[in-house]
Amino acid sequence: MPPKDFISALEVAQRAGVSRSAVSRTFTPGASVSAETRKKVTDAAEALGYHVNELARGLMRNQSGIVCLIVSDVATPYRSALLRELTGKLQNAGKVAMLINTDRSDGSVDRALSQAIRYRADASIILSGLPDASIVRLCLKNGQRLVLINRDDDEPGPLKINLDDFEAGERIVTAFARAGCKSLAFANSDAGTPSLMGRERGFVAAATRLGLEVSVERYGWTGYEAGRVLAQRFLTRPRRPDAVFCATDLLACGFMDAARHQFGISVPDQLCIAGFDDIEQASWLSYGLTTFAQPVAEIAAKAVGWLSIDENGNDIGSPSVRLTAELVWRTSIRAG
Amino acid sequence: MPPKDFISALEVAQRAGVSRSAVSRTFTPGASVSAETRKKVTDAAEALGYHVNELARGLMRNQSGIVCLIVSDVATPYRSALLRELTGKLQNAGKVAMLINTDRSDGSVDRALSQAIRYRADASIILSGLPDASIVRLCLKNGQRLVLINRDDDEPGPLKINLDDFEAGERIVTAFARAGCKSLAFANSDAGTPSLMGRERGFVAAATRLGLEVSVERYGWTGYEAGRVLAQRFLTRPRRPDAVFCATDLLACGFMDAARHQFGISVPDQLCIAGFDDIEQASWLSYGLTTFAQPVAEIAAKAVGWLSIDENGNDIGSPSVRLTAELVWRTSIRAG
DNA sequence: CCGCCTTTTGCAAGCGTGTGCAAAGCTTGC
DNA sequence: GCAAGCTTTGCACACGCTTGCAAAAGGCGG
Repeated sequence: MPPKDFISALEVAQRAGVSRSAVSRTFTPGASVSAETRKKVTDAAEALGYHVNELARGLMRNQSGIVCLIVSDVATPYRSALLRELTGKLQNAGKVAMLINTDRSDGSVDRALSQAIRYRADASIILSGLPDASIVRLCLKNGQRLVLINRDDDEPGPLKINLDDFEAGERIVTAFARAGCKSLAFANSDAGTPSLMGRERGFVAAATRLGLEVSVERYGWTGYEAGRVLAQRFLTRPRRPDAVFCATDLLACGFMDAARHQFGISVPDQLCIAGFDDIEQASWLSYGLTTFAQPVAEIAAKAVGWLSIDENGNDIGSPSVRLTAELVWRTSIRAG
Repeated sequence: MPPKDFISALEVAQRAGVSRSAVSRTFTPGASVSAETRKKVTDAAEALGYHVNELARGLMRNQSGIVCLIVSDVATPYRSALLRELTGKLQNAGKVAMLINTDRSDGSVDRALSQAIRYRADASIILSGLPDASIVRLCLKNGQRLVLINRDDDEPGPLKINLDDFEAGERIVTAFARAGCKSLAFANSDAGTPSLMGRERGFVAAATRLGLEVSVERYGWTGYEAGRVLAQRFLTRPRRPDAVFCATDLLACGFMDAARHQFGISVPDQLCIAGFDDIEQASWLSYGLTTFAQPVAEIAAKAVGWLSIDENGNDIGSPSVRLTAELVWRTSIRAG
């Protein structure tokens, strides 16, 4: 198969009987073409099956319309939901999403960003991990926008989108207290990301402020299996907690399943559980998990919106957006 | 922010004191450069923060290293798992994934493919929907590889990866029969894709062959909510089925939850349930769903492998791969 | 009909890279 | 020491597109 068969603007121009620039202008929004030539061109293009070569266009303009999404654990419910929102909104904004998977190894994010540079991406949106400061500066120097979602970093330049994790941790304590819970637990992963730690700190702070017993366990990554292990740890203690806040819905599902099916504990009668993320499974009948909803649509809107503003503009500073996670009440916490 | 700051090969060449071609060759695998010049070049590149412009490279070679993944409902467990495998394997193969979201509207896939052409993608992998024959031909004519996963199409050219859906439908009938079930049900969505219909046909065929009562319902898309609705339909009948095969794990989860929590039916004692996909939730304690596993890793391997073979080769025909979905036994079907 | 202004058109110069070709440098065998 | 062979290097062109610039065309009032 000879990859020479692509139709170029020149061929369209010849068939349409116009100059090559006319073809170019026809496909460039805002360029000056008469209705008549435009029609001739589009007809010829249609007939020949012409498609603008974005590579060449990007080469000229020095930006490609590509936005890189840098993410690990794509198959996770929360991540994939965010991905859905981001890709959708990017498409609406006329951008195209390049998906780069990272693992937890060092330099993984840096390699992803370097790929973003090679493809002259307009922007990169980082959902997991944290890049090295030097490559961040390189991106910014080349006019590449950067968005960090749920990861804190002091490096100025990127847009930082975060939630009120600390306050959420505080709020769920009052919910537990109102349900009459006395012995609180926080089930965390030991990933140690700022958002997870923020929830933990807020939770512990509010609990001690109210004089409630509180203890913390951290284990593994934020998945279902880790939730089961954490349940094992908490529920085999001599004195069991009667309320547990899981840093993540996946942890909460694992925790709840272990509590019910391995320990025969009834939720919420003997144990109240709350999670964070509001993944789809949280609303399934088997769980009915009371949880904080990640405002994924809003996050995506902020991220994509920020890519469009001030397109040819000056330094716009280092903005930072803070969204609030609303508590969604279901049935895993007793009524007050 | 002036987007003019990108370092070009020329600048690297000047700093390294070599010709620009030397720089080019240094970053082109298999080109002839002495170790000495290579070192000079890489040092200079490192110091300057040079990154090859893949746009320009793609323009020359007329292929970009980009592979488009065309998919709807990314946030669905099975889809996102497949996506994880595909992106991972693509990266290992030195390709880069471009994610294009489609909706169910007409022409959505065609628009995606046209974008693939504009970016001179090496290949497109289609996970949902079916493209128009004319644009398929256009892709193929331009040397763009095409992979169709779980969608049947007679158009020659693309690689088609399918499962033994029909046989799976048959096999689960024998499992139900061995469990002593007499009245069989198939819960399908009315999406009507070939894979879903294949499972249905196999199921019905085997059931009637064994002289077992069998009935089919179709509703909505293949999601959790549809499963609940289908349960409603089947379980309010005067004569309830004692075994149901759901076309999808999500349907099965919804079905099982409704059966247990709304109808107080015990699974598997009063009702055996099986699903298809083996999403992560199928293994969760609350479900323990017996189901057919989509061989996602194998699917991705076949798809990506096919992109690499015969890179500069001739017409390779219209190959087709058929994989088998293994039945994963859990606890939603009674022991034989 | 002419001068003036606005819109449209064509020309040509790039954008950053890969690569064929020929010259130059180096190695090897006799 | 020299011819023959191989490796390395530089030159220059091509890839398909955008866009500034100037020429051409069209509109309009006097």
